[in-house]
Amino acid sequence: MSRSEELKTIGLKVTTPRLRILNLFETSPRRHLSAEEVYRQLTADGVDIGLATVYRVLTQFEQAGLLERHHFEGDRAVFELRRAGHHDHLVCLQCGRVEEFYDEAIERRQDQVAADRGFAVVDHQLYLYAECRTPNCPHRHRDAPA
Amino acid sequence: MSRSEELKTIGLKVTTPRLRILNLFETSPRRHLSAEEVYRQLTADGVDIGLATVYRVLTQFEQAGLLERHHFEGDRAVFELRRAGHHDHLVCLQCGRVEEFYDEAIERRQDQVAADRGFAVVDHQLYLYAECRTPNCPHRHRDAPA
DNA sequence: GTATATGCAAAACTTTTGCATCCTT
DNA sequence: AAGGATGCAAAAGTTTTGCATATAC
Repeated sequence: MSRSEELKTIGLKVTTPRLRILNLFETSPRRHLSAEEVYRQLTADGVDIGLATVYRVLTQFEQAGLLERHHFEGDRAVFELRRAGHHDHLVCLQCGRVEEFYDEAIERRQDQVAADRGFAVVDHQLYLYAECRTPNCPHRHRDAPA
Repeated sequence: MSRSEELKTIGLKVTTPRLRILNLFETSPRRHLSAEEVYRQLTADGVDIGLATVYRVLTQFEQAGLLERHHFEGDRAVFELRRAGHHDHLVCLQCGRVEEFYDEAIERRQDQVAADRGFAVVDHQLYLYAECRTPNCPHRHRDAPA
C-alpha cells in the first residue's frame, strides 16, 4: 500500500505535511522521534511546516494506529512507526540508544498476571533501562544528538 | 527509623514541607500522586507551601530513592513511595485505578533478555493497561478523581 | 551565625487551541 | 464549491529558576 493510500484508508486527506512526516518515520535511521525533532528535521529539509501541525498529525497518526507514543524518561513524548510486530524497549543508559526486543514468555506472563486479577491486557509498555557490558562501549553519551 | 531520621540520613534538613510531603505519601490512600495533587492536598490541610517547593522536594526524594517517579499515560509525572519490594503496575482503563503486581518470571526474563544483548538491567518500568472483566464493574470513569 | 530551604514571581518548555487562509477532493 | 488542513500566534499546562526572606543546625 502506497503512502497516499495509507492516508486515505484512515480517512485523512493526502497533504504535504502528512506525507513528509510519514516519510520521515519510514526512512529515518532514528526510529524514535519527538514532535520537536520531527519539526526541526523537516524544516531543515526545506519543508514549510508549523509545529502545531506536527503535533496534530502525530496525534492523528497515533489514533489511526500508524504511530506509537512513548513516554520514556523525561518530559516529552516520542513517537515511533508501528511496524508489523509488537516489541518492547531496552534503553542504553550510556548513550540513550534504544534497542527493541520481543519476548514471548514475558508477553504470556503479562496476560496471566492480568487474568489472575480479573483484567484483560489491552496495551502495555515495558522499558528496560540498562548499562552496556561491552568492553570499550563506543556509544556516545546519552545527551548527544543522534 | 523516624521520618526525621530518614530525612537526616539522606542529608536533608528536617523542615515542615518535607515532613508533610513524606507524611502525605505514607498515609494517603492514593499511592500515586502528582506534584499538583500533593500541593493541593497540603494546601487544603492548611499547610503554607509553594508549588515550587513541592517540585523541589519531590525531585530530592526521588534522587534519594525515597520516591519513584512514573510517567503513566498523559503529561504529568506521578510519584509513589518506594516501599520494601519492587513492583510493576496494572492500570485499569475503566477507572484509572492502579493495581500493583510482582512477577518473578517476568523479572527473570528481563534480566535474561538484557544479558543476551550484552546489557545489565539497572531499572525498568512495566505498565499494563487493561480492562476489567468483572461483571458490573463498580469503578468510576478514569477521569474521575479518586 | 552560616548554610540551606522556602515562597513567590517569572521564566522555560511542551502541547493545545483559535482563527484566517489555503488546499484536497 | 465545501470541508478539511495548515500556519501563525496566543494560550494552557507542567516544571524549573532567580531571588529575597526565613529556617534548621
